Amino acid sequence: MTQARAETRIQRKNKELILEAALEVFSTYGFRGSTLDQIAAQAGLSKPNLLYYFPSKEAVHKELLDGLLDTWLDPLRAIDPEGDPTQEILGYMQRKLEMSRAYPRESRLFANEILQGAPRILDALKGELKDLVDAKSQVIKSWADRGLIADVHPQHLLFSIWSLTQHYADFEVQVEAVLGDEGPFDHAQEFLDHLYTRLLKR
Amino acid sequence: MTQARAETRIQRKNKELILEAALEVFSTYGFRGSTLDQIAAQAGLSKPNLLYYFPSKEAVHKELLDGLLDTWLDPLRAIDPEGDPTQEILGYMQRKLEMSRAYPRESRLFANEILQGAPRILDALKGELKDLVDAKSQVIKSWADRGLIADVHPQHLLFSIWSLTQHYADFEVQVEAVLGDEGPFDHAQEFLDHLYTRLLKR
DNA sequence: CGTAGCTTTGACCAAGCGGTAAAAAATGGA
DNA sequence: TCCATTTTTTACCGCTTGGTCAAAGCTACG
Repeated sequence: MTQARAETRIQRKNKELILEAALEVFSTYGFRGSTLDQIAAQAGLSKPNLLYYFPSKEAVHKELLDGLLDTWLDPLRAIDPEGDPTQEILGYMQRKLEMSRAYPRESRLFANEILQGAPRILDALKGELKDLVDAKSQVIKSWADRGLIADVHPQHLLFSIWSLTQHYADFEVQVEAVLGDEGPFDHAQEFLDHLYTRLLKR
Repeated sequence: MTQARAETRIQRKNKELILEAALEVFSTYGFRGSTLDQIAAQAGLSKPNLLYYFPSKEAVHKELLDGLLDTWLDPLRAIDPEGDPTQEILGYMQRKLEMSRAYPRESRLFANEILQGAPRILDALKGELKDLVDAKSQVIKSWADRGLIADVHPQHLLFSIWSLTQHYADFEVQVEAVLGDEGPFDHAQEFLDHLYTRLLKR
């Protein structure tokens, strides 16, 4: 039997340092465009030292993605079938927008992975994600059927929330180039509130 | 005086071949994640042969992006200040959606570039793109001021059209994973028509 | 047919890549 | 303080990268 030793302070600190650095680099350059030297430098470690904590570049990336998907889906899980339909959907959109504001790098890491064909996460998309979306789509459909909101295609409604909110993180450079660098999130919230209020009104 | 020689048939054919291959590769892996060997193989040429037609990897990428931005903005340019406001905006959205359907690789090439901080295209975003957006925003604002459409933030309206339409190209893998691979564009068109009709109605 | 100019190839290079091995250094508990 | 364990570093490996070069092969035109 191999006895799993407890994690050292140093281990915990350095693993955290590495994941933070890797998030910074992977979210900017994608998996293939990032190098271990870059990540190690960003973390203030040497490359062999980094590889002492993770067995490979792939392993670092995987650990980031695995941790991410769960957090990313939390706002969707929180939609309450018993709540007020319009408020539930608006609330979901607002939570997603807040995540784009607070965690733009995580959003871009995810976007990079999907853009490149989701090679390391496709199974989770077809499984975990699809199951959750199917369940919540049912909820939305039943709201529409009961006349509590307008009749909208549930999946495409969810797509719209994803794309509209994540756009402000993923395309941040473009948004700022066009707006001339005023913080766009306040107006975004206002615009999206207005949009979904109108879309869902019976 | 350097006399610019006319372009050979072979030159035209091979440059086209290379750009087509480069679009395929760059749009999937981003600039840093793509290799000249990959592109050359995709084009059916050897790497030195490719470098006979383009001076560097950078040059191939730049030529793709330069050609793209223009085409990409055409639908926005086509918005007619004299037309029916709702129809003009709906028409713009439909043209953009059609571009996502017909040219998903171009959309992903662009998305990759922006995601990575737009290092090779930022000037065009702050210049050409911003100028055009400013002009069209004025048009939209005047429509709203005259009460021809609902009062919406023009720039965020344009952002919404970009993100909602490009989502179906950029996140194609995810959309198909969730929907189970039925062609999503028909329902998308229906959903977006509905959304913008409601949003703009006075 | 000959040849000048265009095109393709194969051999090569220096730098960068992900990753390894082993020894040196630091740490911490008895 | 000692020493077993953990952590870091140095030196290195084989492979891939973007790019060069000179020679060979091909085309078109007089």
